[in-house]
Amino acid sequence: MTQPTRRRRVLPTTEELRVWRGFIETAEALRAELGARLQAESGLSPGDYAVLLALTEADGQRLRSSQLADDIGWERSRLSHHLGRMEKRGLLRREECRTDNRGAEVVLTPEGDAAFRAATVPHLTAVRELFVDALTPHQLAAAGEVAAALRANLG
Amino acid sequence: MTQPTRRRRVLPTTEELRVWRGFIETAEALRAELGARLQAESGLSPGDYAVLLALTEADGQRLRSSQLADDIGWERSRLSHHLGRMEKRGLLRREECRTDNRGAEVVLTPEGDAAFRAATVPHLTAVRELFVDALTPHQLAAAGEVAAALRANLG
DNA sequence: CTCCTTTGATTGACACGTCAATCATCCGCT
DNA sequence: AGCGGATGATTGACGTGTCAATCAAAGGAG
Repeated sequence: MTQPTRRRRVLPTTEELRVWRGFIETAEALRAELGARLQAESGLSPGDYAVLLALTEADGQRLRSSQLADDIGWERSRLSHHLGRMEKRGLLRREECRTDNRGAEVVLTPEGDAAFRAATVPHLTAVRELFVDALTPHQLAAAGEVAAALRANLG
Repeated sequence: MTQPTRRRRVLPTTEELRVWRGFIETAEALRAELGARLQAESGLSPGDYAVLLALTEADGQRLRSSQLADDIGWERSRLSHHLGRMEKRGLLRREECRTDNRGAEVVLTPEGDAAFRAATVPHLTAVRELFVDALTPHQLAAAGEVAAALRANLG
């Protein structure tokens, strides 16, 4: 006869859904709060920060556009749009590449360098306050494990 | 004398930053994958889904605009823009409110109802596959705890 | 009843993201 | 040399999100 549990594991239980929603909404709230603080403290968006970080660490503070995209895991189109906005604000410059006429090199300007320097410490402090300090060492380890398991499952 | 540990707890350690990045990037990847599957399977964005869910559960499948915004935790401006796009696609209709001439009522159309019905099971199945099934029961509980701790800390 | 503030909702401007199309250059192959 | 596909990068269209401005209707104080 048909068991009342025949659909077991097909759909999440109410409790599983509750955890799911809590997890994803919390992560989103965290991202938003970090972004808002970064913006307020330094005038940089999270995207700006990622770009400036990669450029700061690069040799000569310059990178080929596609290398930069790889470094921060963005699609080239997204990067191109973002670089346009950042260039307009004077945070970086785009130069033609001597070794490949198709290529573009992205160069950090002094303004971009200064903005990133000013942003770093407050940003890392916010990460500590909003994430690290909120968790016990045990919870922090668990968070790492959970993230690893989810990533492995994503393939 | 100045201790080498005088800055202890001011900035996160490398390991703490690694966990932080893993956590936030995994959550983002999860959100993106869920959204992509929802879009592919039903033609609905996560935003569409949230709006349709609230309307489906509402009395008479209709809600005041601001009540809808509260239900799903959106700013009214965001909702207004989104409703405009959904209305253009025939998923819902906006009517004037009889009891308050400023107000607007949002009404689910048959098309919107059908789209939501078609989306529900595949979406919940994806949540199970990408989140619930990726974690052991112990990890699932830990994820809930971690999210609760972070939320409490956000205030 | 007449102000005046509050409330419900929309709008416009702009930042951000994705997708598909475009375009020039590079490079391997004949 | 020259053809043709791969590569580097940009662009345009559009969905999405935030912020500030707008605007009409509602509602309380005098």
